Amino acid sequence: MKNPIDSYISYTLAAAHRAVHQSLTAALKEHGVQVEVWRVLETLDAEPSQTMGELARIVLMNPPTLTKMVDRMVMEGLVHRQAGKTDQRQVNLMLTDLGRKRMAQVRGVVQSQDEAICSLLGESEVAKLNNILGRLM
Amino acid sequence: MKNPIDSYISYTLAAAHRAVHQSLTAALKEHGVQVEVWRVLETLDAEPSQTMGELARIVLMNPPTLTKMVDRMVMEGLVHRQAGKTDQRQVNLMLTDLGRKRMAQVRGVVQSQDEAICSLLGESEVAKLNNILGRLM
DNA sequence: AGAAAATAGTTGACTTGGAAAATAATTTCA
DNA sequence: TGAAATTATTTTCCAAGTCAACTATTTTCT
Repeated sequence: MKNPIDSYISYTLAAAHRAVHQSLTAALKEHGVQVEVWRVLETLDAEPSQTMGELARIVLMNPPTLTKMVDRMVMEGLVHRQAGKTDQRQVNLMLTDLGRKRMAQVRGVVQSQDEAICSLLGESEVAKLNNILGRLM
Repeated sequence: MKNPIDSYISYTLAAAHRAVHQSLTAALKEHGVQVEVWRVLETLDAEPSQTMGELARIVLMNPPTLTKMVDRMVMEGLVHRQAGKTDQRQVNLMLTDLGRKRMAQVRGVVQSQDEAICSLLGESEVAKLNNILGRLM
């Protein structure tokens, strides 16, 4: 810490994000799952039949990128598409049994990284961090 | 805020990072400069003759990605490479006059986004945020 | 010394990401 | 109603990223 750029919040944020993202990526790689894939699995498990647009917003991806990732997930048999019931333009995604199974296998990995961070920072710092980050959006 | 995944720190961090990164990208786009390009310019201005490896670490990029971005920057006339003096394997990067000029043009853009964030959060929150983020690496 | 290992950076083959255009369905409103 | 505007998603085409292999140079070690 002594370059000019690390006094900028955007940089500190990018650096912390990179560190956390890389460590999560590495942990999930052993199970052959990408971080964003996990987000989709987890989101769909909690609320099935999410549309592509809403999902893209939640999992922090641009729509075209999500479309392509979902193509891959369909090929792997993790999810399947279904035309929207009331609005035919929409596409609803649902987990397959394999998708649910994969999610269950991998959830623990994400949780333990999260717990590691929590115990590193401490309960109150985590709350503070969440509060501050929330205000940046 | 009510999906299962936004209780994870990795997710909140990614979301905040995305928001800040996108807004900075948009602001810099008007000047035809990528966020990472700006980081290189700023870093080299403060300490010239940085090596590729060290620069990659600082600007948060993988070495092959940096090599290609620097190729582009050389084509645009922003920087030039020079073989390392003591260690011939190393490559030292230096700003050209145009590179310095370009940096001066865009620095204000980055600073004003940073100031906007600072005034949004307040002095003490910014300090707290930097402190917490620093502990994640 | 000099062969083997390590290090810095780049290259190449391949995959992924992004902006803008295209497609298809739904709304709006004259 | 039905033409024009809007919305949801995908496609296309090109730019950028990644992993692994490669080159060149320097270190290590016996």
